[in-house]
Amino acid sequence: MTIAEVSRKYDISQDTLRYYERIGLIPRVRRNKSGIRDYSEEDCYWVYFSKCMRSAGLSIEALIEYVSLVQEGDGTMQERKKLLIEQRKLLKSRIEEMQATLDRLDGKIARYEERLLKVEQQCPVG
Amino acid sequence: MTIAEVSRKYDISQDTLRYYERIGLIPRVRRNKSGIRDYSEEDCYWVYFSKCMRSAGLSIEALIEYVSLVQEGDGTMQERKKLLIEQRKLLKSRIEEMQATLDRLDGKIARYEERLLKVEQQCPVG
DNA sequence: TTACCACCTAGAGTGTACTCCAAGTCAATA
DNA sequence: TATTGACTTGGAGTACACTCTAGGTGGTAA
Repeated sequence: MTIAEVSRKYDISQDTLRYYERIGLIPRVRRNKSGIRDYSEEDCYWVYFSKCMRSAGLSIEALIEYVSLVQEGDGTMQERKKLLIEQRKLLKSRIEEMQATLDRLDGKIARYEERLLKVEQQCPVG
Repeated sequence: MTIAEVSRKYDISQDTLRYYERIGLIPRVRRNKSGIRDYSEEDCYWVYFSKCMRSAGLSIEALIEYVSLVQEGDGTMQERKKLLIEQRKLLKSRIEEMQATLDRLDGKIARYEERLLKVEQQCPVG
């Protein structure tokens, strides 16, 4: 797969794909004889994984660390698992915090509903 | 309340508090005779509200808009409610997306658990 | 009355995460 | 064989959200 195809498929700009590879957020992609990136299925998986994790708010730093552990081989499995558990914990607490904010927002909206209803009752024609 | 107290109370730097006021993310705070900010209870509420909403990922742009509608008075209630509902929707879908990523992460962690268990069984001493 | 400290403002600087650019390569087409 | 277009690289530029700085004011304590 070319970079153009991957870019379209995952809606990530070519520049960002190259940038992610440059900083190690995804492993280095194989080039063909003329130096052009040829994304394998696994490369695509990495692109997708990084996209998900990044948009969920995982730090670039942690993801780079994870990629490099994977590349070091099976000896790092324990460490990788630990890293993922740590990130999972962070993500979970972010979600909980956001859920609490959502609830506040719901409360606020409900209060607007009430107040607007009152205004309506006072001026039934307006 | 002085800016130092508010800064401590909500764990937001004084610079950021001044910045938020400057860009209209919170309404202008009253100054005393010598020009020093004196945060009222309501100001503190705004600081807290902005902090919550910002850390949940609401855009600065939307929050500035909300603040300015509140300052325009009761005539904007309908519009404010609409804005909050819109932001609520965005927040909800972000939470759902993050929840999906959390689930993926759980699956990944579970697979590491399995693989590590297998390795252990193969080398029960190691 | 001078030293100090917390505060003020406007504007410049910074870090992160991209995003763009210049100069060049390669394969395919006119 | 000349042009086109998608790609390459390294490095420069940008946007956002702060964060810091310089120069100044006002109130308090030695």
